[in-house]
Amino acid sequence: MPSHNLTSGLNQSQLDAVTHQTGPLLVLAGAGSGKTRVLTHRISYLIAELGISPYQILAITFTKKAAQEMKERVGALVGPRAQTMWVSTFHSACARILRTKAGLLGYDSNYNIYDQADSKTLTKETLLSLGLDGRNAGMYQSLISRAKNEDKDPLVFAEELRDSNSLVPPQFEDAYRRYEQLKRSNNGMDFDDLLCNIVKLFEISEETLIEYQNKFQHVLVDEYQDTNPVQNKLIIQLAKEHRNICVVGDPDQSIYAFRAADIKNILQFENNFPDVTVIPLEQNYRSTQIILDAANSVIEQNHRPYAKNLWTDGEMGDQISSIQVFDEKDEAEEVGREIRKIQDLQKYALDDIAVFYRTNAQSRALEEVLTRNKIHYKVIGGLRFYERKEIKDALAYLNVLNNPQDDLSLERILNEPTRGIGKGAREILKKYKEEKGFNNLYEVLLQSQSNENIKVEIGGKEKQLSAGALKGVKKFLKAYLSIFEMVKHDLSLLQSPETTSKSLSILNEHGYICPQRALSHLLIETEYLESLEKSGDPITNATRIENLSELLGAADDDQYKQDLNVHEELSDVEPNHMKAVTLFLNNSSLTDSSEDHEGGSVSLMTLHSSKGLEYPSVFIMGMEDELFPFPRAIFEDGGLDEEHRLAYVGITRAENNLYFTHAHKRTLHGQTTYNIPSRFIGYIPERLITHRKSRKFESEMSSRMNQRSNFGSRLGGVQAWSNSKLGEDSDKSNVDQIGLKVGDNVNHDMFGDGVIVKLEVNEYEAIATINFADEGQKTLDLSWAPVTKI
DNA sequence: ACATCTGGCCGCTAA
DNA sequence: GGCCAGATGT
Ligand SMILES: Nc1ncnc2c1ncn2[C@@H]1O[C@H](COP(=O)(O)OP(=O)(O)OP(=O)(O)O)[C@@H](O)[C@H]1O
Repeated sequence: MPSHNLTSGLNQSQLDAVTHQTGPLLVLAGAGSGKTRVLTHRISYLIAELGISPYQILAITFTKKAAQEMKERVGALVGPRAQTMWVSTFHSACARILRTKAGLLGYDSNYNIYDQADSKTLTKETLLSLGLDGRNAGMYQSLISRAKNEDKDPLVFAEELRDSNSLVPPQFEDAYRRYEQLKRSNNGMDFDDLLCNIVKLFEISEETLIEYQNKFQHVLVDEYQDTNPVQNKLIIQLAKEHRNICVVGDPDQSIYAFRAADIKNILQFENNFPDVTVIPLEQNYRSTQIILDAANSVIEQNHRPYAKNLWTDGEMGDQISSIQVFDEKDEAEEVGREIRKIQDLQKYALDDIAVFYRTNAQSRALEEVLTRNKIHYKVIGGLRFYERKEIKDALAYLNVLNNPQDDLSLERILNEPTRGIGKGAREILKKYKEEKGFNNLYEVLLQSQSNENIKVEIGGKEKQLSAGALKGVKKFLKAYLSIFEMVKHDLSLLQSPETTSKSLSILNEHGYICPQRALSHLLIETEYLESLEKSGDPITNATRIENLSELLGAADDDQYKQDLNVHEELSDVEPNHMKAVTLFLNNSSLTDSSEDHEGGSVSLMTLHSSKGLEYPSVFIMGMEDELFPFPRAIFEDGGLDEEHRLAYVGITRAENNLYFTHAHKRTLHGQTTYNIPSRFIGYIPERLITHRKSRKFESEMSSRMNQRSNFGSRLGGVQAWSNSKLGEDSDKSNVDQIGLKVGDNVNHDMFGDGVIVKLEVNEYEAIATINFADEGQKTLDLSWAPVTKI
């Protein structure tokens, strides 16, 4: 491999980082400075120039998609051998190691992975079994998760919280223990366990630790600013001997504190690796000067002793366009119109355009408009494919096949579709399990089909499964038992050498159960598909069935053959027909899939999901002070700083054009608020922005002003205000001119008496936050709202 | 004993 | 808009 490929297109600092030989390396650099490019080239350099085997490299990215891309890019530089590299997220890498080593921790290697929703369900079950209110499951679950990600024992964590006067329910300890116990007996691991269990494994088994330290001669991590303590510990474990650790990141882009990410991991990297070489990158290759200046003016709000000056030799570029719109519908329309304009001018392809927002709920309005206008789009993140109900149901069916100990998955689908196994029946089955010492519900189901009656005493009464429930169980089990019949049958066929995979009913030629065949068998035999078609709204059903066929497509084991070979370390001693199924499930639970539209599409995503990406044209919606910064963040410790970083991330995704939209009025969570533009817009120097208002906003406002001259006279001075488009011709403060100020007591026709706590006036509006005695805090437009001074 | 429907409650960001 | 508990219907 000629080396100029590896080192061309790099500046001197980048080159230094790429060709750094051994020992710890930290690339600490701002947005768009080529950190990811350095990582990709460095990996290629290690392989092509230093003769490191791809198999000895572990590269960690933030998302699966980023991993995919990195693999492709390295593949383009060094050829197909890149395929054997481990490039994945922390979670995927841990899951992969645990597939072979779970036994050392007392798990089966075909353990199932629980996502957050599963964990919450299990937590809820835990709480109910302890006689507690199941509605608090979310809070318990997030405490447990938080502790694990902070690399703390949840029991210790709870004590610490109580010591610092935080409220932790007294039953937390019991609930946590029981949760762990249930999880263990299901042979399941939650997302956080994937990380913790690896750290634990490396602690209890020096042999395993050494094995992986030796295997991964080079460890590289992207987006290090968003690692949490347990991930940091894992990196230290792996790299502390050979110290070939390269991490890259930008402290100003740390936006996952809610997931326990800790900026200290990157800022204090030196503490763990004292001989680290630190290479800063200061040239930005992505954005125009204007965009870069805007980003800097936002991030400068933070205290950043580590700050470096990021520069570009690119052009000034276009000004940022800030559009004031009337409400969220108007906002969507306006963004749609601008996208149309870009298309009409053939300025960019749809693929070059992205729209970001603070919360997932904001995408809906835009999706409707884009669909109506036939502008293709894809939502990145959001309700993920693998989080949809029908997909989770289908995977639960496979989970039970893969690991029948998994009561959580079993319970999910035992009565889905309904087959007469209701709450009462489930209670009987569970009680029976406990009393007779069965390991899992699946065994109880099997037992129920023998002659023995399933009888238990509940509340002093003898109860047994109803005939209907029994029949339902039978049908349910038949779907599974018939799979084992088919396996037996196929195995006998496999004895004969002329058997082809075509004549097999469920196995593939390697003797693995084909996930696709198994899944479609289960969905048909259990009448899941049939009942889905019949139930509810036909449009939803059609998409659900479409989703399921997509899942089935992904479960085609052709796609897994390659993986089955790559994962040679998965090869167990005993024959395991489930290998392909296990692998499929493993991939599914950790995947962030999203389909592509040919002909291009606009990308819609949260600001969080935008990290690491870049687009020539970027829209940021909802630039309002009631939304971004997110109000709750303002009260959290360091919350506002993190919002600044989030804005910084969003702005720096843009290459050439950046648009902000902010709505005067927004209905979110069924509550209507009146908003002022985000303070973030205010941080950006005026010379970088052009402001305009949507037509809808203009027309709504002028019709209100007309009405106001009739009805609005209750407010002192409002008459003068409406007659003279205030703010343009006056040096008198607007606040004076409506005759109200912060601290004034007012009365509202509906909300009663209150006091103004915040007031912002411009030429069109007077947005006030009023603390009402009875109704709490509300934000209103005083130029419109029925408010009088008292 | 189950299934289905309705109204109240709650809502950020995510592997 | 989605989830859940409780009421109502079979
Ligand atoms: N030396 C270079 N010459 C030209 N273009 C470069 C150079 N280095 C990087 N780039 C380009 O700059 C852009 C940003 O690079 P990259 O995504 O690697 O930056 P980053 O530091 O990871 O950004 P961020 O942290 O904002 O995600 C990419 O389009 C990349 O191709």
